[in-house]
Amino acid sequence: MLIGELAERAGTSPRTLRYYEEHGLIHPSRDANGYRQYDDGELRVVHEIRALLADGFGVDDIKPFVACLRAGNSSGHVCPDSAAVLRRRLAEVDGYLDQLTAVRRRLQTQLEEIKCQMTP
Amino acid sequence: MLIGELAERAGTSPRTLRYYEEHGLIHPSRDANGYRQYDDGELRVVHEIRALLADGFGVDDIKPFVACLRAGNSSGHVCPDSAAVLRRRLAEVDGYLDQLTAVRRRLQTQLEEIKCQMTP
DNA sequence: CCTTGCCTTGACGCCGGTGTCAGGGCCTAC
DNA sequence: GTAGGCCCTGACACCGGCGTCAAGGCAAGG
Repeated sequence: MLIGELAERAGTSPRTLRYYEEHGLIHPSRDANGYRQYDDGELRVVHEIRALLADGFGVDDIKPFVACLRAGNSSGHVCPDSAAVLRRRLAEVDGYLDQLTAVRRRLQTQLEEIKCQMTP
Repeated sequence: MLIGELAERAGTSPRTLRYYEEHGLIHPSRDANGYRQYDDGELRVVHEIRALLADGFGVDDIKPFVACLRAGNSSGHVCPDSAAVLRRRLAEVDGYLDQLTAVRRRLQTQLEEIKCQMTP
């Protein structure tokens, strides 16, 4: 499978797949003419990558998940390294949630102050 | 008051104050030698700007708040334009909260799957 | 042969608030 | 006169995932 086909099947672009490769997430072989050649299993990997990116992981965080998948596991997050990244990201998300919640509270307070001033 | 003094009093840097000016948030006068001259009221304005930035507003969003303050209001968010921006930002924050909450749920689910596999 | 359509590498752009460096002017104190 | 500390403008760097353009190779069909 060439890069264009994999990109289309994964719902993304060739540029994006080359970017993943550049960052060590996928390692396609090459045809005699230099074209990247992907086997069907890579589709699964790319889907995993994109799911993790959508959950806010960075490309470097994703490496252990891909390695875990390639090691034959049914999902990429059952390995110790992946689990560590998962826990780190969970803590990070919790931090963001706290910050956003605080912001939300301030915004709401300010909006209520306005309403009070409208009927003094 | 020169830019360095205002920066220090506001807990920021001259570079940052010039950036705010470049984006229309503050309009200092100039000394004969070209130095920016700030009066004491600007300290309040800069504090307002920084509080709004910390709550995730962009510099363009902040303009109505500054205008509101300059119009003599006790706080920058009591004017209709500011209130509109506040509501927009609140909706945005709610959106982010929803997304982050969904991500958090997925992360937790995956971590629990791991625990289950550890004691099969 | 020529077009078309895929592929290749390389490189810049984006976004946004700020740090930081370059190159130069003003002012005060010694 | 000169050293030091403030000020000025202008411009590049950052971060990260990807769009997009450039310039060119390869394959197949007319």
